[in-house]
Amino acid sequence: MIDAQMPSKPAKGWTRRKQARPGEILDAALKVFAEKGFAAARMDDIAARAGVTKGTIYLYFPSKEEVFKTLARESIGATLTEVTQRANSFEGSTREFLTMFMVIVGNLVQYGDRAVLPKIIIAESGNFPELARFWRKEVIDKGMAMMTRLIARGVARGEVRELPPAYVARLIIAPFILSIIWRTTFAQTDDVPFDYQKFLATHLEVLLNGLEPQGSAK
Amino acid sequence: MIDAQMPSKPAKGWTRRKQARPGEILDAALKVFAEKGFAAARMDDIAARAGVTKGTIYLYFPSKEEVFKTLARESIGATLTEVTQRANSFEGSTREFLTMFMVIVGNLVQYGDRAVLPKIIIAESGNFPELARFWRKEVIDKGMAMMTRLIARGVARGEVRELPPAYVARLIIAPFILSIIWRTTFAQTDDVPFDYQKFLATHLEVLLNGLEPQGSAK
Amino acid sequence: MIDAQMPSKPAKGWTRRKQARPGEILDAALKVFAEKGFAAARMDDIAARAGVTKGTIYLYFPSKEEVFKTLARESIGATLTEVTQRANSFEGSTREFLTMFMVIVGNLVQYGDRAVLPKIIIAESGNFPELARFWRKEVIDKGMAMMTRLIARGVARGEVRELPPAYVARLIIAPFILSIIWRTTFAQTDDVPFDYQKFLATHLEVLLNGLEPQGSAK
Amino acid sequence: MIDAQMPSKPAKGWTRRKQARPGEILDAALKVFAEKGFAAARMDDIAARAGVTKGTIYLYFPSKEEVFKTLARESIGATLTEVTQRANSFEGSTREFLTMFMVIVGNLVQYGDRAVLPKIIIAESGNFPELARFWRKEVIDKGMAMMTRLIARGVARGEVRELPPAYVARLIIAPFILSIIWRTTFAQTDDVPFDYQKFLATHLEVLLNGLEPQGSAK
DNA sequence: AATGAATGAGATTTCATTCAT
DNA sequence: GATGAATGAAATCTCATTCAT
Repeated sequence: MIDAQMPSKPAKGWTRRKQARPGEILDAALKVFAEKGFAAARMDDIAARAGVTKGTIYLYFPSKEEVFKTLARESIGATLTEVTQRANSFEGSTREFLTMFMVIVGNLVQYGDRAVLPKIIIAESGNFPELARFWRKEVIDKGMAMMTRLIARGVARGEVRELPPAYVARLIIAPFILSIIWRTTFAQTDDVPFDYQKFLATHLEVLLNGLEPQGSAK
Repeated sequence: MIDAQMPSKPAKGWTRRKQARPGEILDAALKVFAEKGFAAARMDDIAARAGVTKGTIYLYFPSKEEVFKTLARESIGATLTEVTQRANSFEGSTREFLTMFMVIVGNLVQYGDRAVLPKIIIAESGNFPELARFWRKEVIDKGMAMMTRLIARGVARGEVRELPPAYVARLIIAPFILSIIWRTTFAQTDDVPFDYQKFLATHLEVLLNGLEPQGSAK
Repeated sequence: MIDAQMPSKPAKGWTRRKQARPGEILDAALKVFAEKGFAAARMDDIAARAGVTKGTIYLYFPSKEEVFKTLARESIGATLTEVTQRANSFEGSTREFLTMFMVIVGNLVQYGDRAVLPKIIIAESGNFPELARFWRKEVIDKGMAMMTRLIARGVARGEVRELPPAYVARLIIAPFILSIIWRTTFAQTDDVPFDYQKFLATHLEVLLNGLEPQGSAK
Repeated sequence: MIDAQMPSKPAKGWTRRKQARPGEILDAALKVFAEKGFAAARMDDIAARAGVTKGTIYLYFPSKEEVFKTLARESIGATLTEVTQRANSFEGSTREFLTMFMVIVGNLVQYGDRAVLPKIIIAESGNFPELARFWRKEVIDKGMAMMTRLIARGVARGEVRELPPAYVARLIIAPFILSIIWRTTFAQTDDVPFDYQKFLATHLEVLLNGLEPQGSAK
């Protein structure tokens, strides 16, 4: 469910229902937009999946575009903030951090319902440049800054080989992007299911090894 | 230019034009579809960019969908085949291969006009599942098989650490995917331009180091 | 009004409207198709005549073709069935039957709104061969069978001269066809209006006389 | 072939060809219009059937509409004039005339390539009211006048029963119309082929008998 | 608050017509 | 004279949006 819409006080009966509506609609929209893209998604599709009728959506959102933008803007907030905060307050070694990161983010990538969002943003960046900018600023830049800081600290501490931290940060992220794309695009065509755990474990091993400072003992 | 459209005979006047038209249209379509996605792309947009009018497209393609499918199907052929063949006949060390691969594919990713295709496929896989299957089979599986084979050989030769080759193959590819996404989605919002060379150089260093067999001398 | 559309339950408000809509649309379509033919009829024309807009038609019919086919298939049912049943249960003399037939069918031809249907079918048989087959089977063959049976009985009873009943049946029908064509094609160019009653009275007289067995007294 | 287009002097080589072109196009158009109607007929269809390309038609006719009108106006001329003249100079009995008429017109109906014209006129009268008027005046009224005159003479001579000659004329024509409609609309769905000869023979017998003056000996 | 019938702008597609070759 | 590539007006059809119930 979409976080921003979580009613703070769990009202009951159809009042609860009423308050939950926008969230239900956004949940439905997330799936439909991920599957078809913005233009090909029909309000009827979204409505049907949310268990309401087309008209109802307009009680909560002024337009299809606004549903889309709300979705793209609001539904990563909580997760990102949480992960970033955890990372920023992390005091252990780079190795420990990366190990933890693989597990946490790996889970989000594999099971999280918001993992389809990047695909949506990628697909629609041409039609909604302001969204691309928003994501760039609010999600990517923030995430990158956090990761870059950690790598830079690792380098400073002598835990990580001398490499440009910003690009190392992207190297760390890249396999997660690939996993998301795989899950949202090709997973259904798999004969043997893709093993995200194994993939990320391999990623971790290569990474830890690869980042190890030159000349350090094995 | 689209490979399949190379006219075998020079021909003159509008005969030459006629032979070139499908290719021109596909070139235009590639850009428009990459920018807007299938549904939001208007035939008028494609026509305008190809320097013709709407009606002309229908002289060469029966429908918008067919333009799209032709594009998705035909326009990776040559490049992929070439890269794969080069790779398969490569006899040097894994390290040499990877170094070469970074340069060649890095250039395609950074400057090639067909680099937008993966984005198109990702965005439209929901609406054209048969295309997703086609790409899976013809592009991804073939590329993966080639890379997996090379890594496996590296392991056998003792050049590469014992790791599952299929997943290592994906690790090698992931930063290229990220680069393509960056180029087609966020590059225009960059203040400091993204340095693909530097990124891939970092990738290469981490990779070579990370894949080095355990216990080997540094 | 189209028979199949009679709403079984009265219902109220726009529910009543909704039930009536398909019938209203078909009524409008009948007139437009009769006037312009299938290809030249515009959905806007039909919509305007039905008092709705283009889009509304698509709430009830998936395509222009389907409007046309529904029309051609459904809107003779009731009338034909009724006439056929009356004819089949008729016990009087052939002379009495023919007299009655002239009056009843003459009225349909002259005043009925479904009289334009044959013209539509004739005009579009080339574009909708399946409709020609449908009409052949469901309307013409049934009507012919009924009439042929009656004439054959007349022959058997000695009321009708020895002639091939199937062709006599067509002779009986021919002037009705001519009347329909006249009404739908040339009537507006008449200075002196065509007198259908008089025409069919003449038909009846020639027919009764012409069918009289040879050598019977006058 | 269309009569008006017959070149008066049989030129030879491609000059002959050039002169024959309009006629060939009209012949092709006749068939296509009969099959599909005006709106659904494509210039490409007509061109293909005439063995030329679309552009060529425009060398001889300014528009599709003009092809159609030329066709509808010019291609009954000769036949009608001939039949009418023969009829007007006919001096024999009404019975003899009708017998002859059945044979001559029956042949045209059954085998003539211009028999499809009435169907075309019927189908397009709504879209080309001026054509309906033209046909009404030039074809129907002339034919009717001729026939009516003959019947009136028959009545005056005591060969025909006292009946309104104009309506008797139509009774005579009606089965021919039905035959034409059958041939152009339903003939291809026939299991047992329709026997036009037998039908018209039956028509003749009923007619001759039915028109016989009351009280005349059998 | 919710519905769903109705609207109409906007897209794809067709094809008569033009015109350079 | 003939061609056929190109055009663009006009039609069908879709679907976001409105609004009476």
